[in-house]
Parts: sequence; C-alpha cells; structure tokens
Amino acid sequence: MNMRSKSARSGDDRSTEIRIRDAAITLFAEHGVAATSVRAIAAAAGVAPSLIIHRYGSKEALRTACDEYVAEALRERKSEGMRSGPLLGPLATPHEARGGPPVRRYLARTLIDGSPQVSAMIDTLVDDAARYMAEGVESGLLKPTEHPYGRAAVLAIWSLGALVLHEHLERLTGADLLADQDDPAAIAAYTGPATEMLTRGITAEPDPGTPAGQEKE
Amino acid sequence: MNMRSKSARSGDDRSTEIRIRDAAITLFAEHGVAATSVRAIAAAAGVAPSLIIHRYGSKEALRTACDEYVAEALRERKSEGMRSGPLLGPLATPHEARGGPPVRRYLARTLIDGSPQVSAMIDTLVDDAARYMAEGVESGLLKPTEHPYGRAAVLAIWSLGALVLHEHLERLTGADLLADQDDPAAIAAYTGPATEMLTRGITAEPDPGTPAGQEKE
DNA sequence: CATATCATTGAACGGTCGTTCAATTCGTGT
DNA sequence: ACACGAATTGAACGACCGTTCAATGATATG
Repeated sequence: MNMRSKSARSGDDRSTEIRIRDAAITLFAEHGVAATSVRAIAAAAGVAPSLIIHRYGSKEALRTACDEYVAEALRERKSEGMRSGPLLGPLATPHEARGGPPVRRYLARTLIDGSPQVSAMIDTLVDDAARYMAEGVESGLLKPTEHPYGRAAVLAIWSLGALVLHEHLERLTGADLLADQDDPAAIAAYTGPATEMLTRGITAEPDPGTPAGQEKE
Repeated sequence: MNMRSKSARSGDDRSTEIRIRDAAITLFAEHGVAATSVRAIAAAAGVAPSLIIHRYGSKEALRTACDEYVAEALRERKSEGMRSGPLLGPLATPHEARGGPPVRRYLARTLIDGSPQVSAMIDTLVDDAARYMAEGVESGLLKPTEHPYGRAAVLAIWSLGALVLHEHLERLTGADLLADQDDPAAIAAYTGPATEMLTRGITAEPDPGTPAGQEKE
C-alpha cells in the first residue's frame, strides 16, 4: 500500500527520518516530551517504534534532534522577526514555516524543560535584540536606557513568557499567539495593550527613587 | 470529654496528610508533576506509597489538592502583593510562606500544565489587578488606557511568564525571581529594566513602522 | 539467479509506573 | 484485658515505558 516510498538506498530514505522528526515535534509540542511515548511517535509517523531507536539512538537523542531543528528553523526566520519592529521584540521571531511542524508551539512547550539548544537560542536571540535595540537608540527610535542588555533580556522574557502562557493569554484576552502571523487581528488583543504600555508607559508620573516598590511609604 | 482523645490519631493525623502534601508540592515544583512518582513522594514524606493512594485516592487527586492548597496560600498573600505597587503587578503576589512548601516554584512549574484551580486563580488575579489599576487611574497614579482589562491581563501574563521562565531570566540577567522577596537586590536586575520600561516606555516617539499588530490608532 | 546490504519489523525484556489488597500495627473505648 | 476500627504497611498486579534483537522484506549489484 505504500507506493509512495522510494527508490531509497541511503540517499532518499531521509524522508523517513524527517517524517519521524516532524511527528515527534508535533506530539512534543502538543503533549510535552515526557507525556509523549516513542510508540505514539511511531504510530504518527507510520513506522515501528524500534525504527525510531534504530535511527536516532534513543528518545533523548530524538528530542535533541528536534531541538536542533527547531532552533535552526527559528534562526532562519530571525530576520523576519527583527523586521517586525522593536516593540514586539523577539516575540515575532518564531514565525511558523508553512506546512512544517508546529515550531512555535514546540518552542512554547519546551522553553521550560530547558534544553541546551533552546537556552543557547535564547541567548543569541537576546544578544541580537540588544544589538538591534542599541541601533534603535542611536537612530533615535528608542529611548536610551540605564540597562541596555537588561532591557532587551526582560523584553525577550516577557515575549517568550507570553508565548509559553499562550493558553492563559487566549482565555483572558482572546489573543492567540499561536495563530498565523499573517492575521494581525488574532493577536491584536495582545499587541494593543502591549504596545500601549511600552510606548506610553503605565505610570502617570515618573516613579521617583525606589524601584521594586517595597516600601510604599 | 475530650475532642482530643480520639483525635490523637484521627484528628491530628492531618499532620500525615500535610506532610504528604508538602512533600508532593516540593517534588512537583522541582521536577514537575509527570516526572514525580508516587513512590518518590512517599519516600520524601516518610510513608508507604500505598498510604498516599489510601489518603488521597489517586495521584491526580493529590495534585488537585496541591493546586488547591497553593491557590489558597497565594490568595491569602494576595493583599501583600497588591500593596507592592502596580508596577510589578501580580508578580509580587506569590509571596513565599516562611517554612512552608515552595509555593512560587510550584506555581512556576504548573502554570503550563494548566489545572482548573490555577486557571481560576489567574482569572481572579487579573480581575483584582484590573480593579486595582482602575483605582490607580482614578487616583491619578496610572495613566488611563484604551484597554483597561487587556492591560492588566498582559501585565499579569508578563509577570507570570517571567516567573515561569525564571531559569532563563536568571541566566540572562542574574535576577532570581524565586529568591526571598525580602531581598530586593536579588531581583533588581529584573525590576530595574521592567520599571524603566513601564514608566518611561521604550519608544522615543509613537512607532511609525508597520509591525504585525499595527492598524488605525 | 544469487547474494550482500540495509531499512524495517514484531516480539520480547527489564524496569517503573499508579494502584490494589490482605495483613499488621496502634490507639482507644468498653 | 479484650475487641474494634483506623492508620499504615509490604507485596503484588497489570499497564506502559524505552530499548534490544533476531528475523523479514526489498533492492541493487555480481
């Protein structure tokens, strides 16, 4: 029944590995890594569970391969995200590839599991954002800051945190951060208040002195 | 003649259930719910695994009990968080109870697993924040907004997202959101850029560019 | 056609999981 | 002292896990 497969020796059989990897990314993104069994991935990819181990060595190695693929996929789209303007910061970065595995959703799920690949990706993402924002300051688009790197880092954390908590954000505001980025209306309920806060600020007068607001008086 | 007589075992045995619940919260917060076995909880609490099931019915029921306890513990401390000022928003809310189980860390872990208790807690938290910020607008402390509820929601999402991603935030900036709240220096690297952005804003002028969410003003 | 090669499979193994259950301890009322 | 019920235990069960391994199927080459 599988007429689609291949004249495949060692050249084209990569489609099998890709199919496995994409199925893994999809399931990892949906239910998390721990809750996804190798058998479930095998069923989704249409192969035997043992083949996954034979190809990738172990479930953990497969997960690493998924991390690397997602990190690479997002790195390719990075410039697009950067061009979205400094307001949204790195949130716009995870642009979904058409027809590909759910990269953004995977990122949202595995940001908390903490893999080396994702951590490294965040680091370079913040570095790029800091550099980009520094250019914005020089060109007069952004206000200068006491904490150039800290500002970029916190902004990135906020954006990524909103992505991680997309489920709660959608329940609260209706904004779906996982929707197609082509649809601005889907995330308007998020970008509206966000841009407003980041442009005007929220305090009517500059808060003098004490940060952190420990002692109000 | 004594309510204590029989309760030496049936009234005071709550200490056993409390010990189990606290151990569960600690381990759930550390390694996540899925990665924590009933046997590990039992070992940490100094009881047999079967006792946990006998007391709570199932692991899932124990998790629900943990959710309820954490939600209640944070609700009690809510006023403290509110008094921390509107800048940090609901981040200050999860004030750790001294000597108790790691409530904040538990919240950071289970925010993404999505339990009904935690979701309901977030909803009321945002409601309170919106109400509190509305008062701030009336009293002149905060700027008015086009999206009163959305602003509170996004601010809450940012704060909770930063809590969820505390590991990355600490690696990036050194700020430890899980440290004792008595130590402002531990989170200064976060509160500094955060308050700066939320008071002054980051754009020198209203954004002329065309990001994803831009439409009519 | 024969054969070596390699992707692929199905069955099985050891381990851990949540949970069940009979048995045992222990505090207490009579 | 005795019995009873609650608290607690240890052993076991079935299910599922990731992984191993010998066997199978297909294919290109001699």
